[in-house]
Amino acid sequence: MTSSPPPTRIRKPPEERRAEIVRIAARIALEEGLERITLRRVADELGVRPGLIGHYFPAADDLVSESFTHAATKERASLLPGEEAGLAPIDRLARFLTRLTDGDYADLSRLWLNARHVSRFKTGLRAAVRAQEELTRDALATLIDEGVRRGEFTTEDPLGVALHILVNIDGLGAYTNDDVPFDHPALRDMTITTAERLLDLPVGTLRARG
Amino acid sequence: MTSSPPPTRIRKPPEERRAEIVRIAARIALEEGLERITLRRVADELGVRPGLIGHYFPAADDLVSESFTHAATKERASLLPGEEAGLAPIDRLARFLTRLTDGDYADLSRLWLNARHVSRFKTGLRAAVRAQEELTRDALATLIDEGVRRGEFTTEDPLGVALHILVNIDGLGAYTNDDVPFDHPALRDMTITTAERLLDLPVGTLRARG
DNA sequence: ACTGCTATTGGTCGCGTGGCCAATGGGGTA
DNA sequence: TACCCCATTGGCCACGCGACCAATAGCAGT
Repeated sequence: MTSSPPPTRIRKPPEERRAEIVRIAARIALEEGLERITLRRVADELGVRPGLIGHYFPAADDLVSESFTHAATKERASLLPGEEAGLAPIDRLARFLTRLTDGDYADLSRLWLNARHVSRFKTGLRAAVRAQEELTRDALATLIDEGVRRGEFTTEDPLGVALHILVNIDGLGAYTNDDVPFDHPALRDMTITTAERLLDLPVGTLRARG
Repeated sequence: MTSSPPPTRIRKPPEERRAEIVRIAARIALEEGLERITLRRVADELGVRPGLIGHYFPAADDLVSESFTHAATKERASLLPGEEAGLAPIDRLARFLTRLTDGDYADLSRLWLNARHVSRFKTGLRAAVRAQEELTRDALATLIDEGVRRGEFTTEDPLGVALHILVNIDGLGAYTNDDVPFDHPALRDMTITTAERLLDLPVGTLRARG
């Protein structure tokens, strides 16, 4: 029998508390799914009472949307950094694709699958997904366009290539919940080889630079 | 005020009733999503009491899995018929891809997206999804292999081509819940042009035969 | 016509959810 | 030091869910 902790009441500035809530909720979304974001659950993890979460998010769905946006934004910044990284487009693309292929981004794929399905029922989340798709699409298209201007890539339709790559990524991501993933060489490097073909790069270039 | 209908109790042979339940549940899954399959909901549509559904499906999750299997099987039979259709492999492939691209198969894409996400939480559904994936994969690979043997297609890796096509289909399917679908020529015919390229078919062949 | 099996009913239970609201008290401000 | 705003609490409500069970009645076989 543990003694109940003293009901210390900690009062925080609203923006700080709000950010804290979103951060926790985003973690839950990534690890366990958007449907696990619950007033009570978030409150428990934060050591506050459920009512407080409701105070900051009178509509629980808004917390879900915002959490998704938060998680997706953070992960995108990590996977697909802008020019500030000081890397050439071809290297940024290589990093992006190899990390996505090899690295442990199963949680991220799961989150996108999750959000894309749940957005069927929640209009707010639907808008958030749409916004994140747009940002990712634009970032990738811009990266490719930049590479073309530098002479690293060759294509007449940077946006088309970006879309093609993203379809491959999302298609492979659809299988992340399989307990025994189907293995085949064609699947393993699909996004990388697709990118190399569409950008007129010698086979192996991207993996070598990743 | 409508008078309550006479409580006529209709007793049906178990297999018939069971089939009826699965059929209704599959329709709900296709139209509104797997999470809308509820003992009460199915009972309402069938004009029976919720307890009866529980009688046939002591674990509600089993009804969900079975409904998915039912819906997926039916749709596959329609989209990807076997040799009994009397069509050449190239024509069967053309029909499959054009129908999937143009036709109204949004419900089916949504169902797969739905099932792939929900299978994260339900082991029974996960197994069902896996089984259906395997059936579809094998059907498509067999179709391609047959086409290769007849000289209609050219590839050294029929299964790899099937996987590639399926990744494209599933990737595009991930966007079915977007309210304003992003439009771009690269997306429009992606599966068809991919198939033509991988099978060494002249551009336009498949669409012409669809 | 009777009987037995079981499909079907009707009701109850506990759980987790989001939403709502009056009371409380922390902490910056006058 | 006293005050007051509002972040925070505690408690409640209605809802929809799956599970469970004893009672009822359709219908096939005798």
